[in-house]
Formats: sequence, C-alpha cells, structure tokens
Amino acid sequence: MQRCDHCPVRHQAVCGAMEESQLKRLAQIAHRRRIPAGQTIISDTTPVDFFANIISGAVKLTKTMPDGRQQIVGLLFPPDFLGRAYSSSNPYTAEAAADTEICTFPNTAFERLAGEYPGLQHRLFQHTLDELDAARDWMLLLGRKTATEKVASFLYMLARRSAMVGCKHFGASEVVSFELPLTRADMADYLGLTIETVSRQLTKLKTSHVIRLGSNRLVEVPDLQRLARVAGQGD
Amino acid sequence: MQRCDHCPVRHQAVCGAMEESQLKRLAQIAHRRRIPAGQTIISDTTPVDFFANIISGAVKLTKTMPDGRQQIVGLLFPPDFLGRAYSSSNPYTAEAAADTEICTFPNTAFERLAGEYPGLQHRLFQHTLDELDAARDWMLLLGRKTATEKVASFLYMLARRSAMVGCKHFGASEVVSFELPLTRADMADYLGLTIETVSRQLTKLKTSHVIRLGSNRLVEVPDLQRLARVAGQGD
DNA sequence: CGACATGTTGAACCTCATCAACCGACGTGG
DNA sequence: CCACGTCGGTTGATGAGGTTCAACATGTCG
Repeated sequence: MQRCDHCPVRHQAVCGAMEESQLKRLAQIAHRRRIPAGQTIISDTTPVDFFANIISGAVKLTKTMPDGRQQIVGLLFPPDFLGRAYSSSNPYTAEAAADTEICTFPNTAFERLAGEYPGLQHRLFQHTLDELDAARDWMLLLGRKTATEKVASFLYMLARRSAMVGCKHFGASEVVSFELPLTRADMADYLGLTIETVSRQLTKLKTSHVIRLGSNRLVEVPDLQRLARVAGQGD
Repeated sequence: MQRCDHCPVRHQAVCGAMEESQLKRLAQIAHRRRIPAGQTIISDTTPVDFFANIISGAVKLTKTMPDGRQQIVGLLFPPDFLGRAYSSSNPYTAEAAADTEICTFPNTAFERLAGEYPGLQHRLFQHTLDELDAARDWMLLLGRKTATEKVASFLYMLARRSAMVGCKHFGASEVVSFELPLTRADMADYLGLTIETVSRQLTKLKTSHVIRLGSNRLVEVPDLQRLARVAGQGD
C-alpha cells in the first residue's frame, strides 16, 4: 500500500485525474517496484497483467527482428504510463534503460477503476494520443532525416524536456544542460543508426560548437534555436 | 442525412459499436463527401472541425519538413477513422491518395455522442491503440529494414489485407493479387525511400519471382510465406 | 591487475540517393 | 491529326552518407 501524497508524479501521471477518495482505492491496489538498468519489465512473448506509472528513471520499448536488428519504438520517462489497455498481449518489449522505479497496478483492478471513473479512462486515451503523435514524429525522423539531424533531434527533444521541468521561459537563450538517459547503443537503436555513427555525429556537433560534452553523458546546449535548426526543425 | 443501413462499412467502422437508436442520432449529423485523388482533406495549418469514416478509397497522413522532405505517417483504408479526438489542431496533413468517399461528423456533436455512449469512446480508443501499434511496426521498418525488405513489407501488408477481405484461410498457398493503392512517389514517402529505389526493388522482386507485375499497379503474390521472409517477417 | 563494458576513431566497402535520360499514356491546343 | 507538354514509371551512371570491421581508449569492478 502506497502513500500517493508523497508521490513525485502524483499530479502529472494518469492518477492526476483522480480525487482524494478515488486515489485511496487506487493506492490500495498499487505496488512499487525498483527495476535495475537493463532488466526486462515486459516481454513480447509473455502476457502482461499490470499497468504502471514511471516514477523515476527511463523505460525503452523495443521491437526486435528475428536476426537481432532492434528498434526502440518508444521511450518513457516520469510521469509516463506503461502498459497497453484492454489487451493482455504486448507487441513489444519494455526494458529499463536506467535504474527505474515504477508504480504498478493489477490489470483487472485498474480497468475496473477506469470503468467507474471516466476521467481516468479519458486521461489514458489522451496519453495514447500523445504517444501516437510522438511515434509519428519519430517516423519522420527515421524515414527522412540525416544522421546529424537524427542525433540533433534527439538532443533537442531532451533539451526541451529539461528546459520544461526547469520551468524556464522557452526560447530564452540560456545554456540548457542535461544528462543523456541512454547509452550510445540505445541511442543508435532509437535513431535507426549504428553506435559508431552516433558517436561520430556527437563529436561533429561538439566540434561545430552546437553542443558541449562534459563527461560522456553530460550535454550542454548553448543555443537551443541553433540546435533546432541543425535538427531540421528550425522555422 | 444518411441511411446507415446501406453503408458498406456499417459494422466494421466505429459506428459498429452503436445500436439502432443511437445510430439514428449519428446519421442525423453525418454527411458524406467525395474527395478526388490528390485533394487535401485536413491541413496541419488549419483547425479541424470534423471526424470522418473512410467509406472507400485511401487516405494518407503526411508530415513535411521545411525543405520539402515528406514522410507518410499513416495510411487509412475503409473502415478506418480519420481525425484526432479532443484536439482541434492536427499535427499532420490528410490527403486523398485515391478517389475517396468519407462520412463526416461535426466535431462537437460527435464528442457529445461519445460522452453519452461509452461504447463509442471505447471503440475510438481501441482504434487509436491499433494505430499506435501500426506506427510502431512502421518505425521498425523505417529504422532497421533494407530497401528490399521495406518494399516487400509493404506488399506483404497489402497482400494480407486483400487476403483478409477475401476471407480465405490465411497461409494457404494460393495466389494473392491486389492493386497498389499508391503511386511510386507515395510508396517512397511511406517507406522512407526514393521513387527510383522503390521502382528498382519492385523489378528486383519481379525478376526473382517473389511477385508478378501485371500492369504498373497490379501485383500477384504466388507465395505469401516467401514474401514474408523477404520482408524480414518470416519465422 | 586483468576482464569487461562503454565509447571513440580510422579505413574500406556498400547501399541507396542523386542526376539524367528515356518510355508510354494521356490530354490539349494549334 | 499531330506536335507538345505533362505525368507516372523505368533504367543507368555516379557518388555521398552510413555501415562494417577493426583497433584503441577509458572507466569500472571483481
């Protein structure tokens, strides 16, 4: 049994749609889990019996071809929602991309709640629509962008994320900095590239001063607009 | 005002969720439209005030970059549903890929109906989930498949479609034949390739006897399993 | 310390994009 | 009626962008 009032994603996650009394019922069926980086949460071969909110960390949804080629088809951060409603089978694998904490709900109980509280179902629907939009944006990236644009687009997405949570005025030309939540290998699988190409594009962006690289993981963006332009998303 | 009982997609479309009495109300707000091939139905720049069922034809959803590069991010056939619920802005353009007939509903009236009949909303949700699955399948294709596999995958998808409507036993090694619903240019935009590459891959598939080409548009598949293998989807 | 994972860099190769020519079908206007 | 342009499609030659293979660097953990 969890205490939702201490939950860091209490208001942004799907549970944000619920009132105090409803939340109590939700808390009764909730169960927190810690997932170490690299561990599989949901496999495309086994049925799923739970949903989950991401509390911290990052989760990647991957598809794999028989010969091993892999593509990340979705990336979930807090306060995203994991799990496909109204279906026990999942067409992809969910794996922790970093050490991750999730708040799980049994399938059936959650769907019953969703039936009683239209607001919850509506929120789920909204979230699915957002995921669909993101997937389609990514289709444009995968199908039509160059390697440089792909990497820049990924960094731009992360930079906006981190600028958002900082509640800064978007577009202000301050330095944005953030940690890469993925390894090079995962970035490659997300962008439809190879590890080597990702690495090369990063150093290329560094030498052209679009970004600065602290450690391997720390990225600084001096000029968001410039990054957006390199990403092929400039106005 | 339309007569739903004569509608060819009456039972498969979202309206399939509704009973006779509800259907009458829906019919009162419905309005059929014919769209010639090539005409834009929804632009990403102008707000949308309607939803629609595809009655016949084909609709492509496209995203375009500032420099003109284009990617088809969704393809709709009867009895698919067009339009994004609960949002007046659309992040992409919808265009008739062939001569098309649609059945439109005003935004607001339809959402009111969806509020009253949970079955309708549920069906919409299901449809969105299906679209999400399709988008993610396509991400794997765009990011990781070779040109040959891309074209073969597209043909395989169409072949299964046409085998479905024929209600044949799937997997039976009969010849499946169908018409390509897209021009080479559209296929290229769907697969993240160029026109020339699509053309070359098609002749390559023809000379290796994976497919036969009647006219430019007519395709025959003698062995579905073989096509699936070439598409990188063989077991 | 060695073993292993993660990341960078270099060289060679190959797939696919690009540019260009060409073909047949179609429509239009002189 | 034929010349002409246009559109959709095919085919060829060339080259660039990314992959592949390989070596090396760095960091971490037992």
